[in-house]
Amino acid sequence: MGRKPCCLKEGVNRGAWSSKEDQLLSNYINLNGEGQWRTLPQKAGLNRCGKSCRLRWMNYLRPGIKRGNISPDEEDLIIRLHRLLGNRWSLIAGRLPGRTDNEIKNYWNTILSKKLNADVSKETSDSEDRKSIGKYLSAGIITPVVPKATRCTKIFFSSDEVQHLKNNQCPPLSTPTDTDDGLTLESSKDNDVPDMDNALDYFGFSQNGIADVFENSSMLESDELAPMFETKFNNDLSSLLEFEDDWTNFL
DNA sequence: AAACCCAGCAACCGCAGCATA
DNA sequence: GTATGCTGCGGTTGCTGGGTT
Repeated sequence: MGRKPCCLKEGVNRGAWSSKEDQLLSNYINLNGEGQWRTLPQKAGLNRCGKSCRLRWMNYLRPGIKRGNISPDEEDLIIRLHRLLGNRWSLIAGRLPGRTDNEIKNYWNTILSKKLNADVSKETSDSEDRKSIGKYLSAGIITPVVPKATRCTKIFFSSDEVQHLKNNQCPPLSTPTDTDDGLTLESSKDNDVPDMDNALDYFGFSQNGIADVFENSSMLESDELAPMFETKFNNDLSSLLEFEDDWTNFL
């Protein structure tokens, strides 16, 4: 028996949302809160698929959504985070208050990828400077093997990598073996493992996004992080993101 | 003025992770 | 341990409006 489709496709409104539909959705969520997307359309009196309602709310109707006018600071952060995280749009969006993953994805695909491609073609005429590998990566000139994006809940450092990190050195490329008893860090509510929602948080990023990062660099300090990465990561966002070049140069 | 092109963006689709029975 | 349902994510599609021919 196959999985039930999220909605019957026949007779369900598709395409652009009308202002009346927006109003119905907003009113319902303001009264009853988010969630229960599958049953929400019926309860709200909408002839829409639940997924469509969720998308409309998340990307358009939700309070605090910023639309358009991406600032140079935001653009710079998007580029840097993309270099670190790849196409993890929701993670990137999580660092940009008011921005949605869909908007950032669209902005990247339509604006930034072209801009970066233009930069790279200028640079490639000069030299094959190894330091600009990050830009080549960002522009897609070099394509690393990136698995389909999934939620990052666990990081494994091989014992060799841990040793390098303790010495404030970038770890070498290595493939951990099954028997390697290195260090596994995973997302958990328990106290016996680092409390982080994803890998990026482990590196001390603020959940509150770009504004706090720029205005309060001290929040980049991390109790769990300090013993291992103290000199490299205890400064501020810019130094952390500068350091990312060292990592990409190992690719 | 009409036809065409294209960039930007909203929305859709399929898949994977997680929770729960 | 397995099946099922819900939710969230990223890739992709297709509509729309502005610019060009």
